[in-house]
Amino acid sequence: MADRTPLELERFLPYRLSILSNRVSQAIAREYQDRFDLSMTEWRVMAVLARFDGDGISASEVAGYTEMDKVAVSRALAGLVAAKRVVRRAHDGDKRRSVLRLTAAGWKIHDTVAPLAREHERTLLGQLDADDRRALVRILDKLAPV
Amino acid sequence: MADRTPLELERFLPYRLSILSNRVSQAIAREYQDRFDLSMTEWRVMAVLARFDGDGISASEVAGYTEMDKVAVSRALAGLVAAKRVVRRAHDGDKRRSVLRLTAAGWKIHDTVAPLAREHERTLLGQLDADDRRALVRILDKLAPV
DNA sequence: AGATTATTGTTACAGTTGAAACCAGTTGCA
DNA sequence: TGCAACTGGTTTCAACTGTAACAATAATCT
Repeated sequence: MADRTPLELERFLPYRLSILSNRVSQAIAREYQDRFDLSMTEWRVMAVLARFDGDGISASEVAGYTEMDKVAVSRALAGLVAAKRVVRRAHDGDKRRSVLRLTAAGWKIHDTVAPLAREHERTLLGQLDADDRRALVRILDKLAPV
Repeated sequence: MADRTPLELERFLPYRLSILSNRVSQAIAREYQDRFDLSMTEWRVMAVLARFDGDGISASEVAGYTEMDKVAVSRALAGLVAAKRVVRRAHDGDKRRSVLRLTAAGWKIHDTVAPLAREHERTLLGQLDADDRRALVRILDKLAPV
């Protein structure tokens, strides 16, 4: 006999994960969009540029750090450069590469958005007790190791 | 002084959640696509139709159960009806409503895909020990209650 | 050196998505 | 009854996304 045990979507883990992730991302993305005219991908690029600011990094390094593909990175960078939040210099020694850095305006956005991002995370974690917070990190480490 | 504590994307929870959810969904979606020419949204609609098969349900009820918006449901249904996996009857008494049911072909797909979905879930949970499995469900209940 | 292969980044195209406008039908209520 | 507000569902438009093709440069190999 055929298996017609109904699949209860609302208890199905991959489904619940995607609902949760979408809700969280949507909420954050909308805020960044409205307040800073900044897409999620642009923000991720900025966060990486801020973090690896040293000598400036290339687009493909950004792609590596963000798990975004190079097309997405290229487009996000085009937007950020147009908005003068990022400058693109040529790499001396390798003319294919660009060397990317936040501008002062870029840093200003970053310094506003980064605490906001942390605040979002705190709000999320605030709904869990200490045990579950630790468990969540452990679970993510196992299911999606970095 | 400005807050330039770098945001470590790979430890940032909303980011990690979206990475995990995307990986899981992508893997499943690709399989459904390749083997059954079925999109994720179409599958979700089918799962709901299977579960609430009684007298047939309407598109907006499907939207309610799946947390998808009505446009997405409308499009998924158009595909499913075109593929003869779902039939659309008129509701007697309310001409706006449609009454949706899986066809025999629809049920056949369902009966193949449902166990596959469960298998995906088992694989995911198989990476966790019993404690973490329970914790994950608890966490989802708190962060994204149904 | 010269030919082949790999890498960086952009562009083009097609498919997907979400928001808003829209149409048809129904409900509420003066 | 008649009109306004609402609901179910589709269409439209613009933005976004992924894949593949591409140009330019660099590295490899003989």
